[in-house]
Amino acid sequence: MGTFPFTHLHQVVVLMLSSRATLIEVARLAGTSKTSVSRFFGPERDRLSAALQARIDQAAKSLGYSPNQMARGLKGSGSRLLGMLVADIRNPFSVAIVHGVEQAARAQGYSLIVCNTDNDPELETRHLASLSSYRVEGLIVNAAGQPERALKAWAHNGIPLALIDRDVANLDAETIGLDNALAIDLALEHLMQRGYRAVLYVSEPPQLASARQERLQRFRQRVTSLGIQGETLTSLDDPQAASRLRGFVQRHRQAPCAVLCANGNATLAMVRHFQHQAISLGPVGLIGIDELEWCALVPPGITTLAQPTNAIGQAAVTSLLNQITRLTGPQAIEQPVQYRHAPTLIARGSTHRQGLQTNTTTQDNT
Amino acid sequence: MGTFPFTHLHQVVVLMLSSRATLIEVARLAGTSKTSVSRFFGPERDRLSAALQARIDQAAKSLGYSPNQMARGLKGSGSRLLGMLVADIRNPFSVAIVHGVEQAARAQGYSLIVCNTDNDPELETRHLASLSSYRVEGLIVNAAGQPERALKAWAHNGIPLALIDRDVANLDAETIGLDNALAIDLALEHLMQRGYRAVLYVSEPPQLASARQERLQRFRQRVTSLGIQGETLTSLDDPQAASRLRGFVQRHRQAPCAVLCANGNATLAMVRHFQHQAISLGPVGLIGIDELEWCALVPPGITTLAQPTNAIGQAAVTSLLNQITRLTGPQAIEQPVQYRHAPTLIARGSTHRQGLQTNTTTQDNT
DNA sequence: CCTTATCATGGGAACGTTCCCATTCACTCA
DNA sequence: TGAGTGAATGGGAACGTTCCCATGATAAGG
Repeated sequence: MGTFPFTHLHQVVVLMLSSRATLIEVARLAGTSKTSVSRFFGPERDRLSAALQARIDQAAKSLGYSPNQMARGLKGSGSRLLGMLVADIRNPFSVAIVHGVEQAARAQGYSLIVCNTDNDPELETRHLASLSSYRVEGLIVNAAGQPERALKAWAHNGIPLALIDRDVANLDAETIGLDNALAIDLALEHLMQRGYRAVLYVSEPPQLASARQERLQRFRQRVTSLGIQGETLTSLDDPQAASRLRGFVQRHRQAPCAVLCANGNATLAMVRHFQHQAISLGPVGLIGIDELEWCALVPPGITTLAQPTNAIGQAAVTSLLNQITRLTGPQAIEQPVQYRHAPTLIARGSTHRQGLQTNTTTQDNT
Repeated sequence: MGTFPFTHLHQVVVLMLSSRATLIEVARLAGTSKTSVSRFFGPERDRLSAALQARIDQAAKSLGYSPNQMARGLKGSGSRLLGMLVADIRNPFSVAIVHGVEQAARAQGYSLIVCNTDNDPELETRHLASLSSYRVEGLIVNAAGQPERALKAWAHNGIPLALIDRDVANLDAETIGLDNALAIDLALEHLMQRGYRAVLYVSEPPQLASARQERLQRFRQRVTSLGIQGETLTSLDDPQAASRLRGFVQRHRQAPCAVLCANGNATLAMVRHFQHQAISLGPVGLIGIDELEWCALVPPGITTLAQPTNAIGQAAVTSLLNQITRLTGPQAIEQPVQYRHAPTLIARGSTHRQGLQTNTTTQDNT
């Protein structure tokens, strides 16, 4: 200290210019070494005597010090950053997942960088590069669109990866999402119970997304085993979809029929078509996977299967953290990860053949 | 090189273990110095001869090198990171803003860390600390809820700040958002034109949010100057709101009346009440600020004033970047920032007194 | 032909941490 | 009493960059 007569002045200036205080400055003010201050802010705080802890605490507070994560990430311990790739951030389902992921990540002391790819593969590549350059310790991908070629390169980096809702061919990453088979089963069971005997299954093109394939396949399977009259429509493009719907309804004038939508987009499209073609909801049934804010508002209410988005997000983070500790060393206990999650049925008027207006909401979302 | 006989082997091992390649390794492989490689990846690439550029490019590619932002951020130039605080990420309006911000940030070479506070002040504080520790170069706040005390401390750090949609008292930060006065004017003008003569203004409590205050104040002002019969309701709490609505409609049996909702939440609540009380949309008018996905779906369609969310997000980023360059040095040219943004009217059946089913959509969203 | 400017390149000291090693000092135990 | 132990602390070398300052060349000017 004696060799540095302006120490105090220097600190004041630093404070005023608000160029953030450093570990060394805190150490100087507390009359100790940087090592001790570093320990104070890390997991080894207990190794310090109570007196020293108090001194450091006070010095840090008075300087407004907070550790620089950039520097932290550089030396040794990771960046404490998780990355997430989302195909369309304006899709409410994606947002709900992001919300779950963020909560779980925070609970584990991680921050999250969310990147929206807007279904653009080139943007996806750019985001991946950016995330990689920030040295995120893990990546969660919820890309409902294109096939991810860039992800393979990523996986080769050895950075933990968790996929939500879709597999990527030749990639041994963990996939977390809805229990698609169960969802279809629940939907069909509900429709049967309500007396519908013919079902039109509506989905976006299934080629690119494994979840869509699983749902479609299960539908085909069950339809035959349950003896339902099943039809499938795997495109939402307007002219075709509209006429298919019209034909389906016409054909089943005599027997009660219903539409089963594979996801929120399909539900949205179908509700529009019902309205344009003046088909009444209820007499012709409608049930959709994904619960959306407006489903209760469109009379007589749309029956849905809600995905447990928080649980899914949580599971993705857990999976990532397991992989991270697995890298560090196998001593840590792994949290169990649930890969297939059960949906919740929310029954409303759209699957009530008498066309009741009441919402028999069995809501139970966590 | 001669003193390091295992150089090549070392690199291979590094590559295999996928512990990321460094600047130095690239330099070694390209037979040059770290300075040159650094230049290659920075803004001084032109200073290198074509031959050297080619060699570095090849070496970097073959090692799969990408610069470590952590290290970059540590020395000199900033983190290239922007932070964003969102009060409720599941609010579609917030998401739309995030989307705009993210696009604009990316266009300027910045990445975005989005933090969801879930309207929890303590969480907000924690997020703020975390963002600060990552040394974000600027912060965008879209907190529709509590007053932000923690922000003042933040502002004292001298880190650029941009507020979306609400002022914070005693904080000289820039506020960006809707032109509230214009929005109210457009809404009232539309209602007048459609023949409504009494208007109930519905808003969440305005105490905490400056935007709500501005809208409410403008409504009161215009209502007297236009000679409309105006009433206001500043709570969405169910029993009270329901009876206020009932009373309002009853009272104006004779003259055509309408409800004006101050934001998406208010619109949602009012649509629910209309449905429960079997009030027909159209005969009793309904117009809301904020365009939501389902507004076209609820028959006969809800008339809204859409906020230009992309433009607002963009403006927030521009404002931040201006502040950042202002700190660096006043040589850079500032981009102009628009603080008040005009909404777009989307007219639908809910403001058609004859109760048409057609959606006279004047959509024009960018 | 010697100075001086310009260009292409490289060396080395930061940046703010963490973490592996000391070092000191007070005990305990034979 | 002297070795051994353990707890509390500090010194210094990384980590992967950037950036200031050399260092040689080559070119131009007198």
